[in-house]
Amino acid sequence: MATGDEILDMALALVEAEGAEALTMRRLAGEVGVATTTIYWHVGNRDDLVTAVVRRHGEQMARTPVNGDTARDRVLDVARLIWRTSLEHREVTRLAAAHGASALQARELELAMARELQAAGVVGMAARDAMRAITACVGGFLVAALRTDQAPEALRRTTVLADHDADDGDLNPATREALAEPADLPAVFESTLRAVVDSIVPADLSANAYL
Amino acid sequence: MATGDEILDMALALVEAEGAEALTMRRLAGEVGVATTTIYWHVGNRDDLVTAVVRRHGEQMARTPVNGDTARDRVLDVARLIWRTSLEHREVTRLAAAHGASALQARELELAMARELQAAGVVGMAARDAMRAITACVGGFLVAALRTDQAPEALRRTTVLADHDADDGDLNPATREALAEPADLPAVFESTLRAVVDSIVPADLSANAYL
DNA sequence: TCTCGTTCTTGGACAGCGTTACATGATCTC
DNA sequence: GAGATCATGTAACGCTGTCCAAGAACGAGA
Repeated sequence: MATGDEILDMALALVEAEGAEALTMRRLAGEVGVATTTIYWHVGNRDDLVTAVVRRHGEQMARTPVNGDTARDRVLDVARLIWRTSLEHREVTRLAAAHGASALQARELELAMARELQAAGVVGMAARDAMRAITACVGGFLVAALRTDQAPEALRRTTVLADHDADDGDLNPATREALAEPADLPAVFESTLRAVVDSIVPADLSANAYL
Repeated sequence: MATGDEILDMALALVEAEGAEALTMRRLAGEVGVATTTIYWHVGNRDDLVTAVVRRHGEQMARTPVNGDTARDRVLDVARLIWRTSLEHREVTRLAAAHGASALQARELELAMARELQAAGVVGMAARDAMRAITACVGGFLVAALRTDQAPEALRRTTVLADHDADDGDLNPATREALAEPADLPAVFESTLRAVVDSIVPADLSANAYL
């Protein structure tokens, strides 16, 4: 007797333990100790399965409290929270990204961001655009971070940009050398995030955010 | 007699015409009019195939000249160029993203960006970090844009954030309504890009960029 | 207790995928 | 013409998601 919840828990555990690619219908069925078709009966399609797994994980992700004194700081903190928890559960993040369900994974945290933006005085379409901007940046950095530890070496940015043909002779040697080494992605993320948030929630407004 | 170049051309055409998912070994072989194993002989693995296709397309992508009066404007323009051409060839972009080869797709344009940054006085590790920041943002917006026209409606951000349970009662009605409608992504991209580039190449420096 | 109907589970199949071992034909070289 | 290299084809292996028809468990009514 396997319930749908048990199957989803097992699927989530399987993904976290052995990677997004390990989540196949047969493999999951074997892990639960049941026939493949039972998964279909309880959960449905593979699309349904992945969607349910990502949603479940997204709800668990939102349990961390948000820190920060000003509303602007709290907006920043929610963004960092998405970044950090997505990296901590990178296999689920990878699964969600491959499935086009990143919005579902971060749903609760994005709603938290909407509330903080509102506290900072950003509402309506401005809030929507702000969230799109911030989440797009976070997502872009996540893709970059996850690619680094997954893609074969030949496809990494450091390799791709370093193996210079003749034509980039007009490139500064220091730059060329720097491009061959990986950046401190968390640091670049932090400063970029600040730039983006600054353009949306100016620092001088955040002082009286709760007025 | 099928050469490797012919196969790659056909693969590229197939992807652009029928989507990234249509690029299977058998399908491509049938399109070229040849047995599946011939693809392996000429191009190699499927990984090799996709890599070669993306690289070829990336080289074609870099033929558009860069516009702008100041070096800073030209940096902005290269970023827009990546954005625009990636959207125009969205199926190739999707293929590259799924394969983790986005860096390869944009290689030439990223090198162009490195040259423009150099003209703006940004070199070495600063240039590398600047490029990481800009490309991460462009990539994030691209992922968002491509997801919009591909993912099933139930996974779209508008749907995900709109179907509100009880718990978001403290959210402004105007905000909640705005979240249910798609943003003007190109416009949000443009303003976010400006914010990021401003934080790297200040506008007042760009005036004497070529000194 | 027997039976009926619903819920749940199963084994076996199908088509498609990437990939490979092996055999065959074509072409060029000595 | 013999042999080596290049180029292609046939057929299979193991994997994937998915579905169909048949069986097992189970709760309720007669």
